[in-house]
Amino acid sequence: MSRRKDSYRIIYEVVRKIPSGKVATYGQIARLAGLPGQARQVGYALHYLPSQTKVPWQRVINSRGRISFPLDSVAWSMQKSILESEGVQFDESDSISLPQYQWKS
DNA sequence: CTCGTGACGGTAT
DNA sequence: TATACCGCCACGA
Repeated sequence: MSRRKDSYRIIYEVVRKIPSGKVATYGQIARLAGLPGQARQVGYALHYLPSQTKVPWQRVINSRGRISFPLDSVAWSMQKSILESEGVQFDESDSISLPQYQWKS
């Protein structure tokens, strides 16, 4: 239980640093949170967020530059619309282009 | 304690 | 590009 308190809290802090109009991948967040190779835990941490959170969970996407929800889900369309309202642009494949990542080599 | 699950990622085929 | 595997690990049954 305290395990969740420690690592999840750091994950939330890192996610909150992603500026509006930009996105980051689960893997990038994991590394910045000191949990390299544990991208799944980032997704798990976000899954546990309450609905009225200040953490910008919508700015976290997968390594393929796409939203990690089924294409036909409500969650998917909701995340996409929020990102678009923040200025994030999607291409015809519903993926986000490189320049919009805050951290990318 | 064991097992299945999952908002992931990298590599192989 | 698409699938299949495997590594990763907190959680809950």
